[in-house]
Formats: sequence, C-alpha cells, structure tokens
Amino acid sequence: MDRLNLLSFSPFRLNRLATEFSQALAADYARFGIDIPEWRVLATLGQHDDPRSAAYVVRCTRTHKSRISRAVSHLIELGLVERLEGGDDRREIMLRLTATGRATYAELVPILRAREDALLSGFSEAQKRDFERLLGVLEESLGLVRDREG
Amino acid sequence: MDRLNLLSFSPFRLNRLATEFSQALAADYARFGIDIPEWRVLATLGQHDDPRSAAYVVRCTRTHKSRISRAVSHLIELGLVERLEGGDDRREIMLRLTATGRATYAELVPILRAREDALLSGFSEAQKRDFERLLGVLEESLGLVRDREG
DNA sequence: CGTTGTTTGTTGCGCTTGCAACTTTATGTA
DNA sequence: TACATAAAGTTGCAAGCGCAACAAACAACG
Repeated sequence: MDRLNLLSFSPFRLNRLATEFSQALAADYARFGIDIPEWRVLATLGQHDDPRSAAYVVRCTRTHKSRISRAVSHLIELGLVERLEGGDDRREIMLRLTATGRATYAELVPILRAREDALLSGFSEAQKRDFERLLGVLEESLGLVRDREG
Repeated sequence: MDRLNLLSFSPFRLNRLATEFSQALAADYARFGIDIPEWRVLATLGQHDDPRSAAYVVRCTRTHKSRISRAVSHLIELGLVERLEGGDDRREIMLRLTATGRATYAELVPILRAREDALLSGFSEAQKRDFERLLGVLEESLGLVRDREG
C-alpha cells in the first residue's frame, strides 16, 4: 500500500515553516499594535513617496480586499495612514503614510530585516542565493509572478 | 531611507507560497468532504496499521489539540475514523482508520502526490534535492526537528 | 487513604477570515 | 439622455481558529 509521510510532504512542510516564520515576526509587529495584514499595508505604502490606492495594495500584497479594507481602517485609527480624497476617480481612495506612519516604518524595517537574517542564519551565503532562486521558480510555476512595481 | 521590498521579503514569499500550495490541495480534499486538519489526521493514521492516540496526532502534525479534536469528530461522523475505547490509559482514546477511511486514504495519496509533483514541476531533479535540503535546514534552525516516527 | 499535580481530550468564547452582497462611481453603448 | 456593465471599497455573516478553562483519568508522595 502506498503511504505518504506527512513530515516529508512539501506542502505540509512549507505550511509549517511559513506559520513559524509569521509567528516570529508577529511579535515584532505587535509592539506597534499591528498585525500581519496591517504590516503589509504599511510595507507597501512605505515603499513609495506618492499615495497609492487600496486596489494597488491589494494587488501588491495578494491579500483579499476586505482584509486590506479593515487593515487600513485600523491603521487610520492608529494615526499611521491617512486617506486623501478628491482624486480623479472618486471610487479610489488614495492612501499614504502619516509622519508617524513613516517613523514606524523606519523603525520596523531594520527589526524585520534582523529577524529575517536570524531565520536564515542556518544557511550559507550560497544557500541563501539558492533559496531565493528556488522561491522564484516556485512563484513562477504558481503564477505568482513578481510585480516589479511592488 | 531604508526601504523594504515586500515581494522580496522571505517571510512574505514563504507565506504566500504556502497559502497557494494549500489552496491547490484543498480542492483535492474537498472532493472527500474534508479540510486540511482533517487530512492531517487521516495522513497520520494512514501511516500506521496500529491505532494511535490523539496526542500522537497532535505531536506529528504540530497542530493544536482543539483543532485535532474537532477534526477527529468530523472524521468519525464521516465514518473514516473510529475510536477504540478500553485501553490501558482511559484518558487516551486510540484512533484508527475504518475500512472506508483506508480506502479514502489510498485514493487520496496518489492524487496528492501528483499535485505535489505538479507544484514542483518547475524544478530540475537537482533543484528538487536542493529544495528538500534547504527546507531541512530551515526546520532545523526553527527547532522543528523532524520526528522520524511521524 | 487523601492530596496535589499532570496529562488527555473536549468545549465555550472571542477574534479573524473570506465570501458575497451592497453602495458608489465610472465606463460603454445606443 | 437612458441603461447596462464594470470597478473600488465597505460591511454583514457564517465558518474556522487558538486560547483558556474544564472534566476525567492517571501519578506521586506523605
């Protein structure tokens, strides 16, 4: 009988790793009162100086629009993001970081980089490059082609 | 100002890949009326001929016991799993697949293997080996050492 | 025996999530 | 103009989740 070892089954392993990774990072976000989808909004807006629409954030983060909508609401409550009304298309609501939001972003980025480094610390430099490349291949074959704009 | 590209941030990429992987597989489980945690129970019990306790399933799958408890209840409703009472330790409830459960397992395994192959189809054979190895290193450094029993 | 602490498994509860329906605005067609 | 269609965001709702509290069964010790 053909049996399958769950612990060597790639989807399971990948899922477990991603969960652990995320939980490790969640502790860092939590210090600023935000969670994962909120961090994603912050990260997307933080990459640009000009305002971006919620739809743009949805595309970049590949996160459902209802989640983004709620994340944005919370970030506005926290004073990290502001809505800019009065654009060409009045359906779109342009978003950008406030001064506090930019400060939070600037504070968070090095912390997250350090966490990433720690998580990848078991890799040699060559393995890090391999890892990046393999992730790229997987993304490619899953149709998650990376948006250079993001 | 130090900026971080979300799309090249490993935790984000890993999370997205794991989500996509899982969703692709969820379609396969759904045909049998089960979801991811239920599949994990099925997979764990299917690996062994002798019954195992719920605690054993919890350890192998690294899934919260409340989730496992509910998954088991549903699998019993579906007639795929049965409880064996009357063991030495009456707190433990030994679990094993029913005939239907074994048939479902036998039917599901090749489907899932095919799905895994499809997902890894972008890799060369050498890259597949690299991928396995790199996952192992990450698991090691995250303390998710693989239980050989699983 | 009794008492205290530990382990197994279940369940109540609050929170988060994604889906779908909805509002509002823009676009296309006549 | 009128009308249908599409897109951007929001929100109601039901399902899923983990946490913590819990009951039941064991273990250790006096």
